[in-house]
Amino acid sequence: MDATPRWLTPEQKAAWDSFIRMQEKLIGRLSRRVQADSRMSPADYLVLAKLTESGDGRMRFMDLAKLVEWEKSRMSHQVGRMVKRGLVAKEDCPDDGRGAFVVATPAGHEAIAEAAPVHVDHVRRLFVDALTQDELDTLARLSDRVVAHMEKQPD
Amino acid sequence: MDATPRWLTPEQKAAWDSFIRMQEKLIGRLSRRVQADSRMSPADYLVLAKLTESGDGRMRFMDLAKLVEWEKSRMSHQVGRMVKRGLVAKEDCPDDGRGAFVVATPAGHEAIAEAAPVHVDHVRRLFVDALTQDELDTLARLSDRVVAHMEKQPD
DNA sequence: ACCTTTTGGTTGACGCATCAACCAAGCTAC
DNA sequence: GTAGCTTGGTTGATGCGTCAACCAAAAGGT
Repeated sequence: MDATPRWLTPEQKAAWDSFIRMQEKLIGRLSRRVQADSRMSPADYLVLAKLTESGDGRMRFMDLAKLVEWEKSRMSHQVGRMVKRGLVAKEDCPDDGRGAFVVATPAGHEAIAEAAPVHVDHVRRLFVDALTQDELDTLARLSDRVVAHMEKQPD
Repeated sequence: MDATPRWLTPEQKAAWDSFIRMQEKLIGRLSRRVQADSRMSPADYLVLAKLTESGDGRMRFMDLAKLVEWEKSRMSHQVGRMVKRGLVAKEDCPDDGRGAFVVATPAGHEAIAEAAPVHVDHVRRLFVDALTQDELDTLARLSDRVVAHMEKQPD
């Protein structure tokens, strides 16, 4: 016989389906909102947020990639597009010949400053307000557990 | 003064960050796995699953779109790609001149039959096994609440 | 009958994510 | 010093999701 059953139990499947549905609806709606309100993609938002949070709005390419847990290719494409839109600039790194810094431009700072409160409002409206603080804590705990569990798993 | 505070409380932000992180890691990993194991995208998987679950592997285009909560454009592109890969076919509908059916081809049936158990294993391994059934139930309840709350919200 | 709206579906352009291949600079060890 | 690995980063192809515009058939109203 199989080491693991072939299918999920009905209760397990119900939980999975509920979670997936919520997640898709929430993320979808949120990213359409951020796009509509600010002409930025969620990726733009994330990158600018991390960049400006961290002191002087200037970070090593790979540090940034690790911070948001992206692979370098994704970051490279993303930064490329953002450069084209004037949100960030690249500077090369004096101590490492191959390295690069990513720097938020004034336009980038402006964009994130304008977008952040609106984004937070949507997060609150769609997600935070749906649950009590206790429930939010519970959800955070469960999320952390899932992440910890995944990190132990191969791939 | 503002009706709503400009930022989230630290506890709210912590919950949001945990959830987002988990969600991204989980969905990302899962969709890379399904792609690697079965040469299908998660979208392919979903469409074929719904199509073959529902009786004879044949469904009206819009019914299918509503079932998975996609807009028609997305479904149209998706079905187009799947036709090209031989997973489904389109047939026109006799009673409605503009309508179309989407039908799973034999190759489509085969593909989903092969992919489903592997997919379920990954869901179990990465998600279900991380939590107890009680916790899964809790998560499902909270997810449903968030969805219900979103459905009351504009946009 | 005619006109309008709704429904069913396609299309094209664009931005984003992934994969694989690649290149150059630095590091290690011999 | 030089061979080989690792790290930092780019590039191009391909598939996916969104938006907006569009078309045709079907309903509904008068």
